[in-house]
Amino acid sequence: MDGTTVIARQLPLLTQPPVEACCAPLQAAPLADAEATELARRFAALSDPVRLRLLNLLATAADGAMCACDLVEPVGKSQPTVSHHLKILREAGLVVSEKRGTNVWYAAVPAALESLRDALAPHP
Amino acid sequence: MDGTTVIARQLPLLTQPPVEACCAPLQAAPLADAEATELARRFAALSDPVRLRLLNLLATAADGAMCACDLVEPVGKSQPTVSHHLKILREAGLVVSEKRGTNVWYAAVPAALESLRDALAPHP
DNA sequence: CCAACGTATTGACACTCGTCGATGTCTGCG
DNA sequence: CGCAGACATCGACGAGTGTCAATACGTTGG
Repeated sequence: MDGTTVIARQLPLLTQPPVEACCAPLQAAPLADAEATELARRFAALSDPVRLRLLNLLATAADGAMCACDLVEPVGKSQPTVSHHLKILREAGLVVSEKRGTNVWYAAVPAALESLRDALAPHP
Repeated sequence: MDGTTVIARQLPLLTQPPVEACCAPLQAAPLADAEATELARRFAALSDPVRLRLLNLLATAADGAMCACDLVEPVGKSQPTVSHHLKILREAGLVVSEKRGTNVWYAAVPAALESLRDALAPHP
């Protein structure tokens, strides 16, 4: 937990995956049931304070990524709980992960946040 | 349920309340615990498909507002369930309501959506 | 004043979710 | 090989949530 940040600068950043928008802006066009369900699922990933803090830590990380071991202490939850929340963020496409030796590195996916931002965009 | 829309055009739109942002953008500055909890509470209001459809109906309403009686059938849930979701949206500041006779009119609050949008804004 | 209507509230139920301790899995090291 | 460390998964528990039928409340119209 001490030498991790040193290694980080020597490794490439995690590759960002493609992000597909699910719906038109809420204030623009009618929302179908399936679209509403999918959009609700994505917003649900943001509806927990621990997940927001994790996402915030990753999004503001100096190296663009952080070791899972360095995420446990800042949020003040147990290691299984943090692992659980990281899994939910990953399944929602909000973060990506990559195994490096015994550690796992996580990075935020800004395009995924931008996609949700678009859903809240005002009417043109 | 038939003459309601006719009356709507003859009445003023619901007044929009002031909206206060709770946090800096997720990707910009560190997020304190209290801020994370408040932001999570607001996103939780968007984490249900029925509420997203209600918000979508209100935000795209031709008159900028709709009678509660006209919101039940489109979402396909019981009247108490719709009333429950409208209450959650109202407590989250995403909609406002106003009683007109026996009916209650609801309108979306675009500024509240914009506030959440700001929280997802990219790093400058 | 009473009946009918629109909306909110209550109570109950099944289900999901956040949390943690215990355990499993995999990697690197001596 | 065997041990130690990092992370994920499992099992269990309490709290919260979405849903509806039944009911209460408030307003309008006859």
